[in-house]
Amino acid sequence: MCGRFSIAGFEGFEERFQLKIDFPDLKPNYNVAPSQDVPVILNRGSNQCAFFKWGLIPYWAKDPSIGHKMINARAETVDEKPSFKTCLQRRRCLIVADGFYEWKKEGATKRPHRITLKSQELFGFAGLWDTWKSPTGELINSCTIITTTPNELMEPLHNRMPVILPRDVEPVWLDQGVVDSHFLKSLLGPYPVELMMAYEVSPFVNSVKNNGPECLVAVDTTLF
DNA sequence: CCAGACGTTGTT
DNA sequence: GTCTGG
DNA sequence: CCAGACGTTGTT
DNA sequence: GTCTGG
Repeated sequence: MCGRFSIAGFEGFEERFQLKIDFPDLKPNYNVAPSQDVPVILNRGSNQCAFFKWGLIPYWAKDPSIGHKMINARAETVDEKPSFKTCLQRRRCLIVADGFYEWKKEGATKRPHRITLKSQELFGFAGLWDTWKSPTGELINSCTIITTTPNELMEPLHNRMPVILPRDVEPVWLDQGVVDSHFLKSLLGPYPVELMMAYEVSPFVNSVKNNGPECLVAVDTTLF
């Protein structure tokens, strides 16, 4: 699963994703939680980055609160579920991050860990998006992160992991001409373990009220 | 046909 | 909107 | 994901 | 326990 992530810096963002950011005051977010606006790159060739609410609200929803339950979509069934099926066909996106958090359960306790690329580069989660129209006519854009089975790095931490797309797959995922759901699903595997790293962090990150560089700091487990 | 759901993870 | 369950 | 609330009527 | 909010 993926219920919290980070985008601690936007340095190199435009070069990395070959687009312009029109937001002048981009602040680092060390503790990105569901319901917040997250940076997305859509399959609409807009050459722009947008910010969509994390927690997908299907366009047919009567109540936007459904989005609270839609923060992840299982890769295995994303082509079958009513909430995601048409999104897979037509509304795919990248959700940009530089790390994500998982809580490792040990009996009654949960210890947060941060997972990044070894290169510490920005990356894109495989995502889906939708636009919901409220009764008053207000449009709300939202998105969800696709999950898959864990690789060997993630296995000790959790039984699911978010799909990170290899860089060369990003243009394929964002190609509107691709509609073969079987092919699209084949892109949604675990990221190569040798390119990832993980470390334990402080429970500081547990509360969404805490949003600072402390979220990224490794806990020295040798003290225990 | 209509009504009602539409989700994931993890725990018991 | 679309699928499942009754 | 975790933290925190979980209620109503009526008054300021 | 379960839902909402962030």
